[in-house]
Amino acid sequence: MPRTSQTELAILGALSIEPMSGYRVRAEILATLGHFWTESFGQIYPTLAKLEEAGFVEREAGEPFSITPSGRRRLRELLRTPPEPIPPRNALLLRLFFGKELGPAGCRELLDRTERDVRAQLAELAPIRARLDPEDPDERYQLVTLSAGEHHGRATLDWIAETRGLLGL
Amino acid sequence: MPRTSQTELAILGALSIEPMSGYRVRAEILATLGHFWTESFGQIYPTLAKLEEAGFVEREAGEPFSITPSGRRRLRELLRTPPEPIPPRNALLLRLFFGKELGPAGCRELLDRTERDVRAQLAELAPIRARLDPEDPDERYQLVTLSAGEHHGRATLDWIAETRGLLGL
DNA sequence: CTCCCCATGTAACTGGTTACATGATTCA
DNA sequence: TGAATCATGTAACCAGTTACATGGGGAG
Repeated sequence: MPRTSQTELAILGALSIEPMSGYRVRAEILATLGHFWTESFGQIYPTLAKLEEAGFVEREAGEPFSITPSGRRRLRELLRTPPEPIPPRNALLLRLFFGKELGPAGCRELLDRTERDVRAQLAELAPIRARLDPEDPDERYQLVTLSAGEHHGRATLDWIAETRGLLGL
Repeated sequence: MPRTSQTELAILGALSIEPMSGYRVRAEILATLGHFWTESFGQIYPTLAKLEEAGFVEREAGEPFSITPSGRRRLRELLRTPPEPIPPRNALLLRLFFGKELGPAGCRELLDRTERDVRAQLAELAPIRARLDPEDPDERYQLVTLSAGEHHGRATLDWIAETRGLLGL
């Protein structure tokens, strides 16, 4: 079962909101989906060309890319494909698992660093949440993805505290 | 900054516990690190050959691979390299973010499926936890990685409940 | 005039997976 | 004898990143 690219989905999704250039697609993804998704130019432009050839997006000369009706159908189709779970690869846990070799100081540094990173990420999320209106139906979807980040961040902090206790750090 | 392979680290880590064949390295990783790490044969054998050439592992004819002193030094060195954060790619959130296009039924199914998956994963973790002895210093590291999985699983369940409420599903 | 941002793209590389081929050993 | 498991490996493929090249347009 070959792993299928999700870039198509991300790009069509972005264009479903409004027409934009490839450059802006990337900027929007970075700004809006940044805490759970990334795309690089090396992926975006070839995919955009593929989508154009397939008739899912189009571009009038000098205009930004826009999604076509068939592109919107394609988007809905992709949205309904079940998210294939990516084989997990957690570099932090891989190191901590070999904590005996790493030593207490290394473990402690690993936890400290992670805590810093998570707190920084939560700090980035807070102002975004503050700007979102929970009553606006259009913004609710962004709110729930944001909330997922917060839940996982807090879970990581809980786990770090617990782990420090367990390892006596 | 080229993304560096962590396969070396995983393999040296496995061999730091006891000598074993490439086949068993894979089996052990699957059984023990399975909930946060994966390795495929297509990665393991070439990496093992590379490690052998570099003198980090060795193999007497007919014997399993074993880690050398310089391999153990290498392992500690790799353990101390800070875990480079993988660009996040959460296929579930990507779909949910475009929930307006996906529709309520699609969102609901997405959440249901995720809940099922997470519960299944937690159910796999429970018996492992039951077998671990929190007093054994050697098993504490496994315990904390296991606990990380539990924390994140529970966080996901919390988030799902919250999200159902928010989206009225 | 220069710097920065917008914009489009490509080439080289790499980490990783899947599928296939092959054979030894064990066990019912 | 035949199936399952242990074992080693390779070839094809793929998604994705990084780095580079190129140029227009606006701001200072």
